[in-house]
Amino acid sequence: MTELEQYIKSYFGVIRSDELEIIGSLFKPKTIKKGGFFLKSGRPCDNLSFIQSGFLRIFAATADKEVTQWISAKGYFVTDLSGFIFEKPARWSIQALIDTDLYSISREDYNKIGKLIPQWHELEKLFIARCFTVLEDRIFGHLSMTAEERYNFFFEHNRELFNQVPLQYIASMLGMTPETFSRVRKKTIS
Amino acid sequence: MTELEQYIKSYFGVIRSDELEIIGSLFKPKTIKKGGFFLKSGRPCDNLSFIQSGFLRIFAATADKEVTQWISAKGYFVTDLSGFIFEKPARWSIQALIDTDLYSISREDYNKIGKLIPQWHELEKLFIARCFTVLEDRIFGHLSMTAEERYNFFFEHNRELFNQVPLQYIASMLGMTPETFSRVRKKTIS
DNA sequence: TTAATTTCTTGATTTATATCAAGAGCAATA
DNA sequence: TATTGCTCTTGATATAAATCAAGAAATTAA
Repeated sequence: MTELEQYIKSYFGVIRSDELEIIGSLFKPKTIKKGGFFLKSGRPCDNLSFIQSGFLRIFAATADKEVTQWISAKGYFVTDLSGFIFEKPARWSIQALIDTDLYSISREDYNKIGKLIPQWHELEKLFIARCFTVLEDRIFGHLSMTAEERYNFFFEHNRELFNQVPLQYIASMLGMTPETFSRVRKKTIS
Repeated sequence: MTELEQYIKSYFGVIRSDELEIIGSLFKPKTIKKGGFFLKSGRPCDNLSFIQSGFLRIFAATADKEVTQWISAKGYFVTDLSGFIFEKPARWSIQALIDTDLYSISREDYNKIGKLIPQWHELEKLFIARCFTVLEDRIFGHLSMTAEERYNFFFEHNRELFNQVPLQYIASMLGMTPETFSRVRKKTIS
């Protein structure tokens, strides 16, 4: 079983192995160079990708700065959900922080899965529901925690990220400036 | 067509009217008195409800205070998603801010819908995906806006709430203290 | 290896927001 | 109607975090 298939299985639950192979085969390898864009906001988002290696930064621009919404790493699925599912202009820009290897599936091929596997839409529903609860937790974090607490919580759960991507982006996705991030970090190191 | 059926149709898309009637009939009316609980965190959440009238406050307690995650009004579906779908202990407490009329469906009956209507899981997926994007927007708000901006944005989109529920809860769900809320409010009124 | 960028840190200062404390306005209750 | 709680407001003050500015450290490019 390929790594991609293993991840699909772990996210979407039990699927027959022959079906899993078919799903896996619909994903095509693709590389994005450091700094390259997986997606630009406003454009159509016609594919969903799985990160084999590397990091993608999901962000949007405001009047005065770029705000990082999330950083995706190996094992994550990445897309602009509303763009991919509802065929609306993408809400997010997505850029590679280092050379990044993906397995990518087009909307067209993705929709074949639902036709092929009867229970697919239900598994999808469950997957998105879990994503939903992750966002609920993030919101709760912003309602109930200080910048320092958010830093500590995120650090405990994502240590590996801290020496692999520019810290300013982590600062942004945690809702603080790079300066505040740096000061909080100094505290927790000593 | 009942109001409940209209809302189901608007959220879940086109469903045959005979099917819609069956779904509607699985929801049972239920009233929660002001201050009463729809759900307490840690308990099982065995039903999903639709608000016919009234307001429910979704919140959780931290060490030092209660944090309001959301306030649901007429036309909303309410549940603890992870409790209802994954049968885990509820993450949220949900309390009626005034006497509130619901149409409520048990998990058992809810699961019948999926058996009855082939495309139901797909419609559910799309519904939850839309909920997901709403949370994405909320997070982005916390990453990119000041308390005042969050107030103004929310006020523009939910004016009716401001004279119907205690403002302290709106303050909490926007991530600010009642005092800050009051000061921001004063500014925007004058 | 040096030069040029980019990223991170640090200090000084400002600003936004929280906290504390008191009182005012309302609504529920007796 | 008086009383008792809530809820909201307001002022004074404290604290967290942002901003501004400069330089150090680390990467990347030459």
